[in-house]
Amino acid sequence: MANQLRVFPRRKKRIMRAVKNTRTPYGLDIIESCVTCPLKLDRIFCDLSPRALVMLDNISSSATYPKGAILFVEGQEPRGVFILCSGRVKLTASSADGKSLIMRIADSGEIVGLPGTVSGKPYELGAEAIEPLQANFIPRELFLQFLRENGEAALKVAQLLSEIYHATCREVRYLGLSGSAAEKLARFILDWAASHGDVKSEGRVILTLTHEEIAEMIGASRETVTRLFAEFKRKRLIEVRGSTLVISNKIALQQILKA
Amino acid sequence: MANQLRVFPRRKKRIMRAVKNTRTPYGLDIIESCVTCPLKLDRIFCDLSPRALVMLDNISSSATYPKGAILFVEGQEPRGVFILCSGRVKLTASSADGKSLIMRIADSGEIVGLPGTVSGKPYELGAEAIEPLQANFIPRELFLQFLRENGEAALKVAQLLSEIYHATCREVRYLGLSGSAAEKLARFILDWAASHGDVKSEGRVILTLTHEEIAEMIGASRETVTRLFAEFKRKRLIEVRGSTLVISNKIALQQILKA
DNA sequence: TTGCGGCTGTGACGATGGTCACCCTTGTGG
DNA sequence: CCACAAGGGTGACCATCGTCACAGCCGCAA
Repeated sequence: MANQLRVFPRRKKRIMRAVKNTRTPYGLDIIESCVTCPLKLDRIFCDLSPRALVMLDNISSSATYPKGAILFVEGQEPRGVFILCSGRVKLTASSADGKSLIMRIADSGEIVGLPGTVSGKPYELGAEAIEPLQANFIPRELFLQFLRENGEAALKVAQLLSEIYHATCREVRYLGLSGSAAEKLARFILDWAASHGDVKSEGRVILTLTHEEIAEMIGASRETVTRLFAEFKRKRLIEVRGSTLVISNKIALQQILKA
Repeated sequence: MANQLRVFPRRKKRIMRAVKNTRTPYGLDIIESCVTCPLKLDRIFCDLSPRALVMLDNISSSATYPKGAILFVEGQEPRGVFILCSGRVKLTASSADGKSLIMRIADSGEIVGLPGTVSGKPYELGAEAIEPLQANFIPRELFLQFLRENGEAALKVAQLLSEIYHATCREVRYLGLSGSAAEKLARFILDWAASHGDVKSEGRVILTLTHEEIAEMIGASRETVTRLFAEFKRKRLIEVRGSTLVISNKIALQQILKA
C-alpha cells in the first residue's frame, strides 16, 4: 500500500558523479535519469569495481511505470533487463485459454528479465507492475557487452540466475509435490513469512496480495483460497487483520506440509 | 536401451594433448581420465579460447557410474558440476512423503548441478543416472576459480543457466497451466518430439521412459499415464511400437492443448 | 445518495484423477 | 526351468477441487 520511495542519502554522492554521463536515452519510456532512485544497482552488483559500477550506470536509464504497467509480455523478443528501484513486479506464465500463473514476485532491488536477456530466447514470462514502479532499464546489447567486458559481473549474473532458478524450483514444489490445496497454501504462507517477515515482530507479515493472486501463485482457484483461509482461521492457525497476517500456530502449519 | 558410447574420433587428438596434464584426482569416484569419452566440454564451452579449454580440462576429472547411481541428493551442499559425456541423468525434486517429480532430464553433453554450484546454496534437486553414465566432474572451488579468471566462460555459464531456467519454466507449464492430464501428456509428447525428434523421420521418436517416469514428469499418476496412452492410441493420435513412438496425428494432439 | 467495480465469502454439483487391488507380460538371474 | 522383479493394463471407488451462481462489502466517483 504505502509505496514510499526510500532514499539512501549516503549513496547519492557516489551516484551523482557517475550519473553525469548518463545522457543516452534508449526508448520512449525513459522519463528521468536515476537520481532520486536509491539505485540498488550497487546492491546487486555491490562487489564490482567502481569502474564497472560507473559503466553499468552509464548504460542504464531510469523510468517510472504506473501500477498495472506491462514491462514485457511472454514470448516477446528480449529487449533488456529491468532493475527494480521501488515497487514490485509479478512474473506470470499464461496459457492460451487465459489462465495465468504467478511464478515469482520480484521485490525492489531485484532484477527482472535476466534469463531472457542473457539467453536471447523470448521472455518465458510476462512482467507486470503490481505497484507504481521505478526501475532502471538496460538494453540487451549494451548489457551483454558490459558482461563481456566485465568477467566479475558475468559471474555475479550467473549467481543471480541461480537464485532465480532456486525460487522457480520452490514454485514447482507448490504445483507438483503437494497433495492438497491446503498443503500448498500452508507452504505459501510459511514461505512468504520467511522471505517477507519483519524481523522483530515474529510471525507477523504484511500480505499485499489478493486471494486471486495467491490462487495464481499456488495453482488453485480463488474460491479454494478463500475457503482455506477461512478454515485456517477457524482452526486458529492464522489471524488476518486487514492486510496483516499473523501466524498463530506455526507448528501446526508446518505439520500440514508433512502430512 | 541400447546405450552405446558414441565417440567422435576427430575430437580425440585435440583432447589427448590437453588431457596429459589431467592427473589430479579429487575424490573416490574418479576412475579414469577422460580419454575414451567424447569430452563434450568443448561443445558446451566451444567458443572459449584454447587456453581456457585446457584449464577447464585440467580441473575436470572423469568417472563412470552405473545405472541408478546417485550423483547428488537434494539439499546436499554443492560439491561441483558434472558434465555428461554419455548417458542421461534425471533431476528430481522429492517431497517428504516420498513422491518425486522429474524436473529435467539432462542428455549427454549437458551440464548438471550448475545452479547449486554457482550459488553455493544446497542442490535444489537430486540427480540420478538413468543409464550407465560417463561424466566429467569439476569441484566447486576450482570451477568458481576458473570462472573468476575466465570472463567469457562465466558469461557462457550464465547462458547455460538461462537455458536450464527456460526448461524449468516449461515444466511449470505442465504442472500449473494444464487443465487435464490429457493436456499435460499431449504437451509432453510434443515437447519430447521437438527436442529428441529424429530429423529425417518426421514424427518418430524414441521414448526411453517408463510410464512411471512420464507420470513423474507431468505430475500425474502412473495409472493415468497408462490410461491416456491407451486413449491416444485408440483415437489414432499416436502409435507405439516398442520404445518407438509415432505421432500419427500431430494436429489433433496440438488441439488438445488449446482446448 | 446511488451505482459501479473489485474483492471476499459460501453453497451445490459434478468431473477429474488419485488410490487400491489385481492380473498379465517380459526379461533376468540363479 | 522357475522365481522374481519391473513394467504395463484395467476396473471400482470416492475425495478433492474447479466451476457456476449469487450475495455481501468496501471504496470511490458521479
